[in-house]
Amino acid sequence: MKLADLVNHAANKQQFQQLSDYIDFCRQYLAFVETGLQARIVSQNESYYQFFQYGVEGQYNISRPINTRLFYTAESFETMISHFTQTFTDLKQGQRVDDEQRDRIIRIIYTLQQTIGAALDALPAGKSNQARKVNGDLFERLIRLLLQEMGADCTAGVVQVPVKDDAGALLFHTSYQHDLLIRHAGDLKVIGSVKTSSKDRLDKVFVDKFLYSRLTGTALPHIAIFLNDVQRKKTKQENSYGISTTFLPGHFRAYTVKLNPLDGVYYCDIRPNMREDALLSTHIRTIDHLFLDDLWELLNKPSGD
DNA sequence: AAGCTTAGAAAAGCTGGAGT
DNA sequence: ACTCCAGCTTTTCTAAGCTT
Repeated sequence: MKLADLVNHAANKQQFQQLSDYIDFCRQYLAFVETGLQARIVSQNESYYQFFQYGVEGQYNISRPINTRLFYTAESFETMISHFTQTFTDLKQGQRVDDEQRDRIIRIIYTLQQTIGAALDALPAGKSNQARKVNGDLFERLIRLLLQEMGADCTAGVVQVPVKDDAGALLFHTSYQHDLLIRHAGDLKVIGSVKTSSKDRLDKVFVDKFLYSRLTGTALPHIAIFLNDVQRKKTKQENSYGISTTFLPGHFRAYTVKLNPLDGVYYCDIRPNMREDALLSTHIRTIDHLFLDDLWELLNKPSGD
């Protein structure tokens, strides 16, 4: 497929309805990358990140940073994707999975999403915000599809939260739109936020949880799912690029300690400080933990306390 | 102590969708 | 049709840290 076709495909959300749509597109894009790039630019500060540079048909645009430790090549994607679907089947049957399978879950999700993001980076300059919007929406959808694949009842939508006075009388409802609502046996069990990067929007997840419990008098698990936390940054020299992060560790610690800890924060491309820092590492983990360890626990928590 | 580099935080910037 | 909220990357500003 030519670059223009890939870009048009990625920009059209209708094209991504089921998991197989994501897989098909990923396959096409990876095939293109094999031979179709103008250059691969190595990040100056963390060299396992690369930026893809498109040729003239992509206005010589430079993509978002791609973590080469996570991003599959066309060849490895083919073998891994079949293992991946098998892993999901195993999971549903309650079988244990090993570290290799965990690693694969992280890398497949990363590759599926970053092929879309990188393709959208070939859009002409004036449409970069369209790329951001579409990329974010498609990531939300991908995560929901994967959770549904696991058998979870999840949707995006609006939650009506009752606001009561001190005596407990209903004053009014206020509505919140959430990326991810997971139900179990008809009851809402988890509210989730799904974003490609945390930026300053992580604060809102803490506040959402705080307000929810304040308004309803009940605790409902709130989780956050992120693809990565890196962005391109310009360096002093022309045509030289590095990466920088958007995660605010100070805010995270403060909200965790003084407001309320979240019930799960998951990354595909986790940052070193999230593994090393004592406080961060107890709250932030890679995304395989959501599917393999935490999902059923969250769903089976008794609600209302 | 001045000068440079890096990390951290805030602001900018525009699109798309839901609701009224 | 218009407003508001949500989407998210790049740019810009500020603080901290390191070197000579």
